Amino acid sequence: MGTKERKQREFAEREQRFLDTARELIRRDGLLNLSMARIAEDCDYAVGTLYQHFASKEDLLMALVTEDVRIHADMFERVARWPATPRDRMFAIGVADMIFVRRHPEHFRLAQYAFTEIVWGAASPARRQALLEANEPLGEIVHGLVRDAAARGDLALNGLSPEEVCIGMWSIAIGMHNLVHAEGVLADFTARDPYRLMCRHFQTHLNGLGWNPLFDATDDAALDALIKRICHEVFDDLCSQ
Amino acid sequence: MGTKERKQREFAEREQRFLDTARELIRRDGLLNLSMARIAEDCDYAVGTLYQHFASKEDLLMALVTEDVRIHADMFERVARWPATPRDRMFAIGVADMIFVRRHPEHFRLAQYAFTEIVWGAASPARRQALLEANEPLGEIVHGLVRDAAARGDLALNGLSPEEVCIGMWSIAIGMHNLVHAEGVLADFTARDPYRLMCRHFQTHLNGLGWNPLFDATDDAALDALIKRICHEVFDDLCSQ
DNA sequence: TCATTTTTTGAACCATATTCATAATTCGCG
DNA sequence: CGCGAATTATGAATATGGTTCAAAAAATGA
Repeated sequence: MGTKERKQREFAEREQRFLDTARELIRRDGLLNLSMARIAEDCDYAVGTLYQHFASKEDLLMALVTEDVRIHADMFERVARWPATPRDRMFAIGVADMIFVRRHPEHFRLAQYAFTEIVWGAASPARRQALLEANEPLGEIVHGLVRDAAARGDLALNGLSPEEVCIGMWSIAIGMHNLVHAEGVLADFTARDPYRLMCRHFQTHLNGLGWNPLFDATDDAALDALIKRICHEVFDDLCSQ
Repeated sequence: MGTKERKQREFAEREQRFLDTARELIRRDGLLNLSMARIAEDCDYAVGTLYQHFASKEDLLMALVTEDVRIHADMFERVARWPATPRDRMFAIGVADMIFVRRHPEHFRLAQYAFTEIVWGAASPARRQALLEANEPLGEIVHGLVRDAAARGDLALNGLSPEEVCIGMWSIAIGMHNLVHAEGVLADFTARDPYRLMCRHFQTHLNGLGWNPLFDATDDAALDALIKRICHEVFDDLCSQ
């Protein structure tokens, strides 16, 4: 009796189709113009059918963000498995972020919107839960890196929990995404790639924490070499440049 | 002929009334439930009159954010005038941020929403312009601190522009605001005040930049003393605790 | 005082998210 | 197969709330 399974699979496939179509519409016409009717129409289904999958428009958006976060988490998993010092792996987390955002330019906008009071409040509890759960491994992996470093004696926690240590780097990454995406704010401060600058600040911050081995953040060539090495050894298939 | 002036003043007063009422409604019922009709009704005006002041709802929200940013900028001005080392003044910028957010708990949510593609795209160019202009002094002051430090030899730029140096700290602040406001994400990582942690990471980052005189970020007592001193010397009237 | 201009008004309009009664389809079983 | 029950899909109708604009009211000034 594979009927049940088949129906479930078809249902999941249709949901994926809705999500893919929504993504395409956002890419083409912007988040601003996304309409539920249009998604349904483009998939040749009635709006009511769309609502069998998503409790609301916010629900659908949150599902999109969750998809992205899972991909993001996969990248972090790779970093966790990469055989290198905790410091280099922590830096690789920053590089992962940089690559992820390049490959998913719409993600940050969407995520920013999703965590807005308005959208968060209007999504279904189940989706919220799913998003938080998808996020969990991200934190878990990074915290693990800090614990590894502390265990090896590379890093003194100095009274902070591993989570508290991470929050500094986490802020740098999220803050940079904000700045990059806030229209007109970053303006022309940075001729060079802002994410490369983020990587440099990452190193600066790790040095400030006294995380060994220290890295000369002012050595542009060394920084570029390390980034390139990480691209090659960890994200070979994802780095076009 | 003071008639013209009087009318202008009354128009400005009414606009302020609309803004204050909107703020109150947001505080009470949340951004989610803010409606233009309700704002007008609470001020005993017709919706059409409200639209004489604001081209759209987004326009009004952007005006609210701009008001907040001006207050924020005033705090930064105080820091700029504070007679202390550039390093301490740079740190005081972080403290200003902390105090500002405590006093304007709704601001960050609003600002986050305002810089969202959706809202930014739907506001009138004039309001966007005003918001960017209100933001300008913030950047200007912070960049000035970096230039001062570089001029005194406290800080080596190492090939970065003052703006690029600032972006690290700026990211930390904005990222922390994001984390604090993203429902459920920060969870229970930090028993202590997250903004105090931000201050600590600020010092860590400044140390990482090699910004003299270095500060022992692990010395909790010294950190609290410095924060208290800044509250006292710079923001005496704004610090209740 | 009254014609003209400016301002205010709020009902009508419009765009979309969401619902739900009805229709179509699928399922289980004799 | 056939048929009644259960499930699923449909899309017109509803609900909400931002926005407009023709008409009314108020202000101006000669």
